[in-house]
Amino acid sequence: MLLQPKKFKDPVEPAFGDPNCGGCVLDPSGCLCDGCKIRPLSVCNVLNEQEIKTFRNLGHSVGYNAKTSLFSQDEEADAVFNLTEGMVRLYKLLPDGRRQIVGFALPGDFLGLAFEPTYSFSADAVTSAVACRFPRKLFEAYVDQTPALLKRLHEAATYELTLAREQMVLLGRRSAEERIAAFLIGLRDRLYRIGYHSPTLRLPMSRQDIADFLGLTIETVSRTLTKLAKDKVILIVPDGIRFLKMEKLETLAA
Amino acid sequence: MLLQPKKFKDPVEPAFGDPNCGGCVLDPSGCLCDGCKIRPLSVCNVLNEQEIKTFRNLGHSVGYNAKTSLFSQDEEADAVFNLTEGMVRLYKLLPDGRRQIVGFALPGDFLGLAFEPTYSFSADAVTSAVACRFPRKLFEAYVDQTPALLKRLHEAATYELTLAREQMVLLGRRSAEERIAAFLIGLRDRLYRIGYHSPTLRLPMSRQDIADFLGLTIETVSRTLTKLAKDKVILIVPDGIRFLKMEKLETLAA
DNA sequence: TTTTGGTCTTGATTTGCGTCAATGCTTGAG
DNA sequence: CTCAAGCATTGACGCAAATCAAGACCAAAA
Repeated sequence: MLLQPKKFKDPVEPAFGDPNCGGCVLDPSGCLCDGCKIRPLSVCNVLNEQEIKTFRNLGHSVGYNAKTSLFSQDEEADAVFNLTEGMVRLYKLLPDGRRQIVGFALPGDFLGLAFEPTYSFSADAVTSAVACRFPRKLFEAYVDQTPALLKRLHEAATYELTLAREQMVLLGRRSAEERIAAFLIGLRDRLYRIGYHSPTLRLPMSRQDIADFLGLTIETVSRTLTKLAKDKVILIVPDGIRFLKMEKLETLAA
Repeated sequence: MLLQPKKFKDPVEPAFGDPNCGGCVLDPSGCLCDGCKIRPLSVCNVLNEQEIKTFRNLGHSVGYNAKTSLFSQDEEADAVFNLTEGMVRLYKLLPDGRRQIVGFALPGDFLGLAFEPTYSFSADAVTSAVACRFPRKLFEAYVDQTPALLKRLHEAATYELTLAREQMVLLGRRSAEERIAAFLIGLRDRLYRIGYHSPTLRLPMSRQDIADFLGLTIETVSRTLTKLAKDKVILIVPDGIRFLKMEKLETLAA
C-alpha cells in the first residue's frame, strides 16, 4: 500500500494550483492532514492541531503518475514537497547524459529545500505518488515564524547528510556486491522505520535506477543479484526480493 | 596564512576545557571573536555584538597540531566545532580499514553537528588548525533560544547537502581525470569564497587523502596529476599546483 | 656525512566492472 | 491468439583503474 498507492491512470488537468507541476490536485482545500498516515513520522509532527490548521492551507495534496516529474534540476525552485505516498527518485544529470541517483524518497521525506534559487537535482515518481506541495515563499514565511518546525527541518537535513555520507563511502570504497547488500538492507531499514514491515522487499524501481544509485551498470546489478540468489542469500521474486541469509548480507554491508 | 597558521610544535596540556580533546586551549576566556577573520563568513555572522558576548562564553578557541584528532567516529558527540584556521579532514572508516574522506573542512565551516549521540565520522587536522569548541549541550541550548542562528545552521547544512550530492555524482559517475579536475576546481572555488585568492592552489593534504576523497588509489591520483601536467593543464609545484588551462579543467569537471 | 622513514612517482601486470551483443521474459495492443 | 516494446538476464570481450613492485625524492635523525 505504501509503495503502490492507487494509480492515477487518467490524470486530470489540475483544476487548482500550479498547472506546470505535472500532477493532479487531490485536495484543493489543503493537505488531508487529519487522515494522514505518515504525519507522525514527518516534519509536520511538531505542529499542534491549531498550527496544522494554518499550515495545511499553505499547500495542496497532489498526485503524480509513475514516471512523471515533481521538479527538475536548474528550474526555479518555487515549491517544496512533503511526500505522503509512493516512491520518488532524486537525481542529477551530467551534460553527457550520465545520471547519478542521489536518493530514493519515501513517505514522510521532505523534498525540494534548495539553497539556491533553482533546484540542484530532479525528482520524479518511481511509483505513482502523493505529496503535499507548498509554494516556497509561503512555506519559508511560515517556517520563519515557527522555530519548532525549523528545528525539525534542520534535524531532517542533518539526517539526510549522514545518509549522504554513508552513500559516499559506498560509492567510493565498496565493491559491487557490497553496494547491492548495503542498498537492500538500507532500503529495508528505511521502510521498516515508516511502518512497512515485510519479509519481502519490494523494489519498485528499475534495475537501471538501482545501477544509477549505486554507481554501477544495469548488467552488474543484474549479475550481482543473480549471484546473491545463487548463493541463497536472497530470493528474487517478481517486483522485489526476499531475504534468506540476513546475516551474510549484513556482513557484506557492514 | 589561512591554510598554514602558526605551528603548535610543543603542544601544552590544556589548562582549561576537556583534556581529552587532544588540542591546546588558546583562549580560555572564550573565542577571540573580536579579531576573528572568518566571522563574517561563518554561522556566527547572524549574531549581533550583544549576542556574541553571550555566545563566545559558551566555548573556547582550541589549537590542534597537524594530524591530531578533533573527534572520532562512534565516540560520544559532546562538542561542536567552528573551524577558524587550517584544514580538517572528515572521514569514515570501514571495519577492514578502507577509508572514505567525506569532506575537507575549511575556515568558517561548522563541524560535529550530529543527529545521533555519537559522531558519525572522524575529524583530524590536515594542517595545524584552530577551532572554537563548544560543549554540545550548551550550544544546543543557545541555538534553541536563537532562531536566527538555527536558521543559519540550517542553511549551512543544506549547503553541505548539495556538496555531498555533487560528491556522489563524482564518486558514482566520473572518471579519474574528471574527479581530479573537479576536486582541484572545487577546492579553489571554496578557498576563493573565503577570501583566499591565488593563482597557485596549495594542497596541504597528502596524495593518500586526495585518493580517499575521490574514491581512487594513490597511484591513480599521482598518474592523473602527472598526465594533466604533461598536457600542460596544470603545473605541479611543491605543496600544490598552478592552473595553466582553466578552461580545459572546467570542461573535465563540468 | 650517511641512514632512516615517509611520501610520491613510475612501470608491469591483473582484475572487477563496463561495454557490446544476443536472447529471454513480461505486458499490453491489436 | 500474435506481435511489439520494454526491461532483465546472460555471455564474450575490453579497458580503466587497482594491485604489485621498484625506485626517487626529501627531511630529519644519527
